[in-house]
Amino acid sequence: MPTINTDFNDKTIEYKQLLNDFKNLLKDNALKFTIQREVILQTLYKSDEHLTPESLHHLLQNNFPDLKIGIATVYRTLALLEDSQMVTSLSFGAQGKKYELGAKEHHDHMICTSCGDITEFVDEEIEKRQDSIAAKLGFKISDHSMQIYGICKNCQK
Amino acid sequence: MPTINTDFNDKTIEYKQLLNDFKNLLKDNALKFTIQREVILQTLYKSDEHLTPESLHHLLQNNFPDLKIGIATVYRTLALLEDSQMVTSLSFGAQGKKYELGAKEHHDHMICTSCGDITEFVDEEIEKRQDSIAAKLGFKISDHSMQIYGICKNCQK
DNA sequence: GTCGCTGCAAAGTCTTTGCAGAGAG
DNA sequence: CTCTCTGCAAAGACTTTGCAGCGAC
Repeated sequence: MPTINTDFNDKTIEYKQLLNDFKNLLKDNALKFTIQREVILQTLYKSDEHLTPESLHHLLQNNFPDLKIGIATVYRTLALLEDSQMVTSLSFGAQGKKYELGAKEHHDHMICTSCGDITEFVDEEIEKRQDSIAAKLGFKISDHSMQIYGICKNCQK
Repeated sequence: MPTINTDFNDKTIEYKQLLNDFKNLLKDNALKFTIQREVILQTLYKSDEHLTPESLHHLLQNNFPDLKIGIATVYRTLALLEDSQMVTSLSFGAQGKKYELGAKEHHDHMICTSCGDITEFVDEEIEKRQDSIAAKLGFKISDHSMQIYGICKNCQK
């Protein structure tokens, strides 16, 4: 039985729910709940960023040095989580994918090409339009990403 | 001096303009106009699809078997064209990038994470909203990109 | 002629797979 | 106990790089 210290603050309940979903997913597919899978889920949960398999692996090595989790396990677990729609992967310009928990709140980015500052935003109207365009084409959205590039207020001075 | 048969139909003028831009780009950077670079540009121009380096290479081998263009040249030329903003690359779910000529009319992409198929679309409403969000934040837009990821109609079956 | 370009093959990256031992159920 | 998981290392897939000869300018 895998056991790790899960000393979260106020978010503990949310995480427990997530963990429970994961356990059910595993049970339903006759898969095993291992400590490696648990810490990977937990690390994804704790991270505010989109993680590459490599950066996730580094986090795991730093935070759980005793487990000696292999990169292959990271890839295998991410593939499992993605298949089960628990995480979403995004490909940005560079090579490789980035992963994030599917449960997180969505937002888009406005990026200043002068100072590099990034502003997050959400626009309900755009979200609605996206859904309706997708629906029209019979497309089932799993995620989207939008970046607006330009010069921010400060840099225009 | 590179020379290939450019027997287009009504689009010849548009292509000549593009080719001219390319030649100027090369000249400005003291780079050379080679037949390999010309046929790569032409093949991208003729193609209606988003091409991977590999699929582009196949097209080149079929259409210009005498040139024996190497895959390395394809990669190098695509990198050159992308740096110069003449082509745009997209990363989708699977591994690898797909390229398209940047000169084409602006559009966004809807990408199937199952089969990799890409549908282009433009929505005036979204474009307007982007402008208005940016204006509200005092942000001066230079460019934007938007990708919607999901499962296409076919792959849902 | 000069110096960048090309094809080839070798070297890098990133990701997946085979396998024998470890461990969850 | 059984059968999946894991870490390791080897194998794959995709991309980049080094080099000697070729070719645009």
